[in-house]
Amino acid sequence: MSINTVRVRFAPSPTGYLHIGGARTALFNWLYARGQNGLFILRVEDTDQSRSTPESVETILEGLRWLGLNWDEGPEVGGKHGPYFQMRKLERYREVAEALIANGHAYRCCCTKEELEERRRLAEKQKRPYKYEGLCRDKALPADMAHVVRFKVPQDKAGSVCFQDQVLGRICKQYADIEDFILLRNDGIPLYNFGCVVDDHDMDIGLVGRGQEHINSTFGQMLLFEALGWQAPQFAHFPLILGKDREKLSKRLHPEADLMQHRKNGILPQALLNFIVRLGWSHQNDETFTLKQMVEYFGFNHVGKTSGVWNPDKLLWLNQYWMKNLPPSEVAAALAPFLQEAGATETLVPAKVEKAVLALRERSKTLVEMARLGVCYFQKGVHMDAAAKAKHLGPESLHLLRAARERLAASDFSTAHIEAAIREVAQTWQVGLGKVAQPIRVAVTGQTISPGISETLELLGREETLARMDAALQE
RNA sequence: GUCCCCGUCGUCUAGAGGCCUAGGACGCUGGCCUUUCAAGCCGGCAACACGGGUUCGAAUCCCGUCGGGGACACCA
Repeated sequence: MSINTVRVRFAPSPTGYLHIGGARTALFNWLYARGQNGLFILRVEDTDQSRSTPESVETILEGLRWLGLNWDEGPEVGGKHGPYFQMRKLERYREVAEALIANGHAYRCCCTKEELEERRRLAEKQKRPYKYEGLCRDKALPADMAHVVRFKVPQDKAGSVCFQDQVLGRICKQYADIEDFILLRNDGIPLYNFGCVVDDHDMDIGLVGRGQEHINSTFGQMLLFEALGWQAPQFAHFPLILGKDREKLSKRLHPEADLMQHRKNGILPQALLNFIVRLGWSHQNDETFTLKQMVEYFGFNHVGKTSGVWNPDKLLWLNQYWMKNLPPSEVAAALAPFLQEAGATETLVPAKVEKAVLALRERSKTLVEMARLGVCYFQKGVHMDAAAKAKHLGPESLHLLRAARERLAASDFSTAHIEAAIREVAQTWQVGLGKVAQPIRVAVTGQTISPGISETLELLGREETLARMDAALQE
């Protein structure tokens, strides 16, 4: 591996499903890595013992796989910079913390959690900003007392830390506005701010791309890099994704925050990818991108600075766009499980499912809709909609249906011949095409809505079509 | 409240001082096409938050105001 290969990472914490914002962070990082011929590393930040679960890890990996975002190092694939689970390298964090204490950049803090909570409560009550103020900085600690390790922020009143953000530009914060933050909890487990810095260094990460909610913790991390004499990576902070209520998309308030919910809703991964890449990034006036194009065009210079609102209509539009533009075989493969769920009883022959996709993709926005519309082609018999029957299968149209049945029975059931047969019937009886087509449509699909009539009948096949028409004629 | 970031159509955005009487997309809407429903095609509505500068010239640069969001845990 060359020394200047860019290494970027996605570092989710496994405390639930993969959040849509996390998915976009992963995507941006992945695009950057692939575009630079770099490496994409997956790291699991599982130090929150009370909320992390193995199931969450699995869900997150599954989400990334669904999106097609493969990782070069991390869980399942390993790598030279592991372990890739933070809980598996606690000793390393302790060692770094001790080094910081030894060189005077950190200290063992004597304050108890209760004490601090009380101070916070009091400050709130008196309506003044709460500040930790380095309470225990220079106090000696009883040897057996449980303690946390805190970082010692430089005292220089006028001093400040800055970093050059790849999307936001130069950002600074005064030392006075940063508190002595905690590195290690009293059980020795590192906190995010610390584990993150140690790992980004250990894993030789060159660029950290994450959401803007992390801007403020970046200052503390910069301080840590300095104190440790390590070179800090570059940073890129991405705009947030907001819900319709303009608040940060949260798991609690916004169901659309769950990546896999979209899969259940019948959204194609390609559509989701396309949608989230355009939330905060643009390439001229382009709207649709294949993954390959995203890799080719992506860059932080065109990542926006302003938060974006989730727009379900556009997602649906993109989903239909990709249902129409991806290879039908690919869409068919994605559709099959939805047909199954919708109640298909026939064996799902790929070639036929593909035909169904071709026929239905112009009238459905999701795979769920497509399955609902298409399931009738994969069952025996028909679920007749009462209103449709009343409207189109009355006595005044039965003779047309009968005539069509006769004529169709003599057809070879190619699209062109079906079409010709129906036109012929309409002409013979001197009626509009609709008068003939609509009763047939209802007879064979049970609904007033379907693809073009010849396409529909061809999909259904001669045997099933005639059987359904006969059934309608019998009543 | 303190600190940080941001502010172009309802939404996502193009826009790097003159190419902007501000462009595209979704949505909404009028029409065409049409055997249903769609899809497609053509058209329409709709925005530079406000106030000061700088400049021959500002959506673009500076300052202020207002507005929005984020962070302020022994969560990440």
